[in-house]
Amino acid sequence: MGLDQDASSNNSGLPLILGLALTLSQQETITPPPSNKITKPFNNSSNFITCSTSNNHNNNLQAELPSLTLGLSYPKNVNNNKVYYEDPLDFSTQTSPHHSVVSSFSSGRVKRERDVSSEEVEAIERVCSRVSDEEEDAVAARKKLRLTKDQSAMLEENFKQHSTLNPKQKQALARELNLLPRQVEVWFQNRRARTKLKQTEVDCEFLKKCCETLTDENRRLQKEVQELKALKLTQPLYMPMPAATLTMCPSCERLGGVSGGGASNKTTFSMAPKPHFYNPFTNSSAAC
DNA sequence: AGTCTTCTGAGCTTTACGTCA
DNA sequence: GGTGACGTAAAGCTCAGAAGA
Repeated sequence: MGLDQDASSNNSGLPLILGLALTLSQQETITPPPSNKITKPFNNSSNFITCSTSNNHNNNLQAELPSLTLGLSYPKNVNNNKVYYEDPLDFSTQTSPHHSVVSSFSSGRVKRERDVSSEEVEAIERVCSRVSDEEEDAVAARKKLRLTKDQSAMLEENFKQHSTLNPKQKQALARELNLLPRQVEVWFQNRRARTKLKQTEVDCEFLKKCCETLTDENRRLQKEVQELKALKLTQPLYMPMPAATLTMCPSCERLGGVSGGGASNKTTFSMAPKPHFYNPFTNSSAAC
């Protein structure tokens, strides 16, 4: 079996021209994808996140504290017992100044929030601690969207056909799934990213195996070289041999055929007619 | 019931590319 | 034709809620 065939038969679909001859160690060559580390924001108080600045949609808490207000979110789209909002990035659609509350729940704001000094945080918490029961309704409406099985299946089906969507397809799919185009878009973005991540992990495992196999093979070949050297010392290399000497692979010690009677009587030891490239996935000898 | 891990929806930033003045 | 500004899409990174172990 050829090298390329082996490569194409692996799950990663990578050709075997993967630089397998590199001598770097696994630790050096293969770095696993970054772990999905979870770092909690400095303040995960639900009261805190119900706060919003009155005039800053980015929830930039560097805004003057006195301008802080409490706000309710205004769901604009409800289906499947879940509450959706208009594209939070599209502030032109927001008629209520309090609508920014929705996006203030998002993690993306945390990065900026972390920059806020501790004094500001305390001040914010003091304000937010006065959140009334009304806000609890808003909190309840903050449930994370979970796509239904049907929606997921449909998205998967579409993703199989094409991993990217043009605006028309996005609109159509969103309409069909009763989702926002933005949600469809995000799903595809995440799907692409995670597919790639998974593929990277598969490739990583594949390369690890290659490395192990090559290390073993290298060890074996070096041993073979030692044996051949020892053989050379005990037997002169060009010693005349009988014409009917059997050819034997020094590695696997299999008989390669009878010379003399056939076509190959030029040498006493037959070698592979073509240059040999080692394939770590065929367990054959380097000389076979 | 509390903890940990995994999955996943979503936001933000960066990068690449096309268009236009 | 070269160039800078601008818009857009995708990739990449990250966070955090939900669910299951």
